[in-house]
Amino acid sequence: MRKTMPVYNQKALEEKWQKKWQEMEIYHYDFDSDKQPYSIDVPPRYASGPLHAGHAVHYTHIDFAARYKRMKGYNVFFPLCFDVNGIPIEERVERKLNITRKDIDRHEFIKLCSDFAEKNIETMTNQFIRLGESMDPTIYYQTNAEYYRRITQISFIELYNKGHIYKGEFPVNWCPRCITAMADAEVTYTDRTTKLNTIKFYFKKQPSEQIFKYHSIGKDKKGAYVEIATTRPEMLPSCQLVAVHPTDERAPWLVDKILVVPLFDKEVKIVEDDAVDPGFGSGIVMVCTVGDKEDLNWVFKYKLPIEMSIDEEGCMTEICGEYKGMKIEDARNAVIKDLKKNDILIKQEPLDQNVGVCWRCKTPVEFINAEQWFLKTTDFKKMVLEKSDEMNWYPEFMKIRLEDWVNSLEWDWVISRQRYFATPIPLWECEKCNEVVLARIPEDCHIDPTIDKPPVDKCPKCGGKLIGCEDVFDTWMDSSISPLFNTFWHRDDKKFKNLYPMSLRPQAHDIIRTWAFYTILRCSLLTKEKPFENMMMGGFILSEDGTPMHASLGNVIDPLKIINEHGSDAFRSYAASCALGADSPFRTKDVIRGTRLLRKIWNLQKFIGIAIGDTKPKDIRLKEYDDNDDKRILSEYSKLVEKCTKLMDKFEYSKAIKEIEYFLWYELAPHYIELDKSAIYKRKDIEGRLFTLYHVGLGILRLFAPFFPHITEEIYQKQYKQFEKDESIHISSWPKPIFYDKEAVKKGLEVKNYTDAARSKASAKGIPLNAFYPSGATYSADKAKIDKIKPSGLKIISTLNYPSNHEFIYEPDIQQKIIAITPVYSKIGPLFKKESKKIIKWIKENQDELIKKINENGDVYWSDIPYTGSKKSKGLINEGFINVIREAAIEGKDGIKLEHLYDDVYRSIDD
RNA sequence: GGGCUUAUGGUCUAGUGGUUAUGACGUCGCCUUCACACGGCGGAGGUCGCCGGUUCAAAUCCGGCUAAGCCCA
Repeated sequence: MRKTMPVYNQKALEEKWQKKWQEMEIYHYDFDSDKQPYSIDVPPRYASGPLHAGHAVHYTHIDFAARYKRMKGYNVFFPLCFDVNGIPIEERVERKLNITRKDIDRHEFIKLCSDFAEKNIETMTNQFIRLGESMDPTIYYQTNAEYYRRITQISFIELYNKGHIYKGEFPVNWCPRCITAMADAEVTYTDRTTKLNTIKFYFKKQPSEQIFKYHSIGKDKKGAYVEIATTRPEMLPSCQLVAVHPTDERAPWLVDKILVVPLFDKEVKIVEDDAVDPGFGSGIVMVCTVGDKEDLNWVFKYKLPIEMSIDEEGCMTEICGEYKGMKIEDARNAVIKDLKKNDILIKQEPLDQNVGVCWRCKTPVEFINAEQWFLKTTDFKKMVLEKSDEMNWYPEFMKIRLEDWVNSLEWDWVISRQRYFATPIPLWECEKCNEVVLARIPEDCHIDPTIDKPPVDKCPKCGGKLIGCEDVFDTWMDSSISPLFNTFWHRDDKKFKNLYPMSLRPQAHDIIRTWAFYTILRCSLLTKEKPFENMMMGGFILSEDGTPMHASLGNVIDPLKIINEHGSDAFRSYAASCALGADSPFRTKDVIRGTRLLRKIWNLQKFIGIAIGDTKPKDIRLKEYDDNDDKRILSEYSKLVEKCTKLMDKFEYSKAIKEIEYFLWYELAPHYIELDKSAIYKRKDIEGRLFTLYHVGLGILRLFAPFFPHITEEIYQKQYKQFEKDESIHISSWPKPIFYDKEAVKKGLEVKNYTDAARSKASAKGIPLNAFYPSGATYSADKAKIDKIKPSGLKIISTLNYPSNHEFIYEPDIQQKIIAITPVYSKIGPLFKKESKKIIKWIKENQDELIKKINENGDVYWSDIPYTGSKKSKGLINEGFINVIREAAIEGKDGIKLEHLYDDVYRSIDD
């Protein structure tokens, strides 16, 4: 027998393998291989900060998929990649240095952002390694690199040439802090409490006296007025209209009357509109250009002039008179002060409202009328829905979220941003006639029109001067072509055909409306084909207290801290327990449970290693082999492999690992190994056993490999590799079922039930399990049971520590007393429907009579039971309508000393 | 306000129509067993969120309500 494996040290073996795998280069995508590719469109991790435990779980799930597919024989394309454009990084840099981007030179600022991102990339690359992720650094990309940005630019130019891009003047969502336009998808909503101000709007002409009987209409020494409630009094200068609901009792008196906007002396008309909420405020609203989305709808409906009271930097404009130049908040306070001073403010009440804010800096979003570049989206709703239908969604219900989003779209996508750290928009415009000159494909891309010269000297139309576009792209313009970048679109046709559409898009469900939607839209427009075969939607990882993990909430968990303490494989065990698409709270105790599972794997494999020794067990002919316990465990193992493979194919990792774990901990370890132990130690008749141990041992190690790459590699290398050809377990093949014998499973189950029952009985009596148990024989009146366990007799004797002459005896004379008759609901129910209740009740209440009849005749019939009509039967026991519960009776058998009465040890056999 | 998801012992969780509801963590009791005491055996602990419906039969299907999460308005 050879030496055992060294002392278990998870931390040391993880470090060792993380280093070795990089040297071994086993995770590389092989461009020359004939194997079928499995390409994963990995979410390029955003480089604004290190990974938290939530990200770590997502990437670990993707790694499960990659490792599983690798073992299934695919050429796995699993790039290491980062997303490095956009506002969030700019915002972090601005905050860190306490500057705004306008304070320093444009290109100097870009450099600062780039340096900041590079540091995070370094940190995260190390985090990925420590997590045991098998990403391939040879197909690395980052979205701010020229090689990537040129694909972004090419894709834009192609869409432009197809006529899908236009420049338009349109009120857009605008963040006054970031000083940029943003798409609807970038606006998030937050609850806050603000003040609802009720203000007097005086009538221009004195109205009829009758009007004063209505609420919210009054008069004072300055004249008659209506009360209007608003949260944004600073918007008064852009007030265009006042509206009242058509069914409002005041409407007939108010419509078409003219009001004077307080402080600004502007005249506005009253209209009726059913979008007014009669229950809000006074039921009379002012419409401004543009305070919120509802205002915007009115702008279009009534063709209102777009007079903006707020400028791009969040300051009041010309039309605001003395408030001009003030910040929004300051202007609001000043206006309120002046309203109070003039006795125009009636009251102020607190109001809970839900405001749209910039998703990154949380500044309330304004609407700004500006020239922007748009990509048509509303024209392609149907196409996106069709493409989404062509893909498999896991879980399926996530598709509904995309569909709801697409169906609710009303605006095209604003793709231009007034920022610096992003991909430049590759075009020039004529100063005079606005003619657009695009960069040429491919020779100009990548270009920066703020630095580089246009392909022609002057405007081809009017000869005017060409000005480089200073706007840049929305970050999603970069990330939504990741499938095109990954598959060598516009660079290598052969590779593109081989890799596109990609096999898998894994992502989190919160960015379905952005990343998933934009990617499907753009890739489909450019290639006419869907970008992926499969969508795998991850859920959220919540903090231990159940709140979602967000840097801004300060509840993030550092995965490296967990790994340093418990190990990467243990962390991955937690990740595996998270069901796909479900929001799961992070629990340290689940990680600790993982460490226990790993130790169990280690110890069990150590035992197998000792048993096997230095020679590979010989193959046996299973069909002729007669050891039932070996055949059973091989059958159970084969069943496990089949089940797991199906679950892994559906990305159901939490279910798969549960199955493997159960098999290891509750079938293999306590039962099969315990039965075999003494034979192994005695090295007697062990060929079949070693064969079984070897195949099942290596097999479950492979099943565990995608989940626990480190410990499985260590064990593989230490005790299996000498007999196997594969250099690493991670490039060995996923197990296949090897044997199945239904009879063996049945018999084996009987043995398991017998030993389990005997062991728990001994334990209940306080007898240690290794103590001698002086039982002379096991008796049963059930021949079938004895026949099933007798072949395993020797193993049972040794594992339960019986005397070596313990016998298993069929004893028909043991008196078996029927103690109960139980109805089988699933049989009686469908047959008798409404009568079932009465019949079942009768069976329960007339046990003695039924038992008596069964003792006399061996069975009972429907004719013995009331309410059953004229149903015929061949016996209710015979046909399974009732079950008979028996108990062995000792009384009648004085002559035999019954040390182990089987039917007492284990009673309910479920065949 | 709308869409999607979820609600199961103290905590987390399995369970797509069949009556004794799964497992883990915790807790209590027993057992040092030659791979593993970071192990094993056992106990206690649940009106399966609430109300109604369908059905012979509902944790499970349907409707309503409540609460939470995500996304949107």
